[in-house]
Amino acid sequence: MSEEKKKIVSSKPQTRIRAAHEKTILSEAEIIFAQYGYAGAKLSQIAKAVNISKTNLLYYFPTKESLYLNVLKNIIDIWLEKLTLFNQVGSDPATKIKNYIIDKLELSQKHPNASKVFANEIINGATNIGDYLQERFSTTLEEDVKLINTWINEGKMDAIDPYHLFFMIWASTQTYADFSVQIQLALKKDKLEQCDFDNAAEFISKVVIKGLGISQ
Amino acid sequence: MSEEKKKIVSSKPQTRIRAAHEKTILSEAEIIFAQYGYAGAKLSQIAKAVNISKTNLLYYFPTKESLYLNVLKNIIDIWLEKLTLFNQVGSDPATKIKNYIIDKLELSQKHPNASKVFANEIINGATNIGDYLQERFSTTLEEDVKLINTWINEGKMDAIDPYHLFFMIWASTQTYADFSVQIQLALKKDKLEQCDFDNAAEFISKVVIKGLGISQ
DNA sequence: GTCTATAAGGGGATAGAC
DNA sequence: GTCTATCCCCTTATAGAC
Repeated sequence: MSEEKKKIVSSKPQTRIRAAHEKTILSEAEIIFAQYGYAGAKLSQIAKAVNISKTNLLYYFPTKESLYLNVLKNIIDIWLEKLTLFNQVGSDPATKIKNYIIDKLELSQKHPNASKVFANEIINGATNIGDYLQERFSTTLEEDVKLINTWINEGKMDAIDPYHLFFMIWASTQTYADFSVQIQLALKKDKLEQCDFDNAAEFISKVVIKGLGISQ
Repeated sequence: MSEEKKKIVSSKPQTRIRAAHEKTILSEAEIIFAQYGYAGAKLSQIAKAVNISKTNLLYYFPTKESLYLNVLKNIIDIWLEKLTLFNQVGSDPATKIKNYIIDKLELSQKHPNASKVFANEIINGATNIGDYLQERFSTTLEEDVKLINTWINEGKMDAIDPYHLFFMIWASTQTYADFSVQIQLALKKDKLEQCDFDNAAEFISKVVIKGLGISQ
């Protein structure tokens, strides 16, 4: 018997029609949850976006909460693949940090709704996800903090508090997804373009690397 | 006839009991809206927090939307008082930028719920506040951008894109309010303390100022 | 296995009592 | 001026039809 990854929806047998429906439902649900948060999102909205009846939606995901948790789980999995400095390509601090920033910004650009769902969840107190977050996030963060401290001890960068460094990088990159509306207002654009993300990557990595006293 | 500031609730005459109720209602509403966003917040929750009936609440604020707009207006007024680099004390770039960052962080510390309501509003598309924001925010931002460009032309700092600088500062400071739960998880604390905000101010201003090539 | 008619409850708002 | 009994709609969820 093969050890399969536990899925929250695992109990139901997977038919072709179920697999197809679940995929589109999760995709549309992410958009709605991103815009309205958990409480504000309505199953009727999601059902309408998928073009099925509200009650039919509840056949595939028996409760609103189960749907939400599955959306959230998808997001965290995408996140954790990239959210590590330690496994970033490169050997020197400058390269690793720059690639880390570029990867995080790419997530903001390609998965803005995922970022917004996550933001909503954290703002409202991470009630649904706290434990899962603690478990999976903390370990990779601690590893990355250690790496920064190694670099500090080796004299490769200034002695700063690694935690606040990560808070700054997370915030500065996620803002291009979560607060895109404000950024669009400021830049007087209807939509953020590739060049905006390129400029952001350039700016953030320059300021962070130089600000940390890392020689390139 | 004196020119009074237009208030959204202006139409009703102010009695003592109304003034007192409105104050506590706005205060509690801010907390609830911060946690659940507009759609997610329930008038019944807010009424319960104020210890009045839901219908009585609707006497003081005739609609949910009117209540929300008043909460939001309070917040923006607090914001705009401080959110200007131009009017910051100090004459040299380093001092002005450092004080700007300290002030923004102080807002995150003292008005975390205001910050969260604002964050929710922006994430869900700024549908209620877009015009007001454009009007009041844009002017001060443009002024601040000009100031940065002056400093660049005077050779006081590296030639960077001023807009992305402000996005970074806003994000890095607001994250201590909006994402406080995530930060608490990372720091393994139940509550952020004064020293955490001091460390944040120290870190952010150091990295930004040094990263911009500003000599101190 | 897939989908829908119907239920049960809570949402914001109003008309009218004090 | 202040407060409440009542309304109507829309929410999630279930029991049962195909």
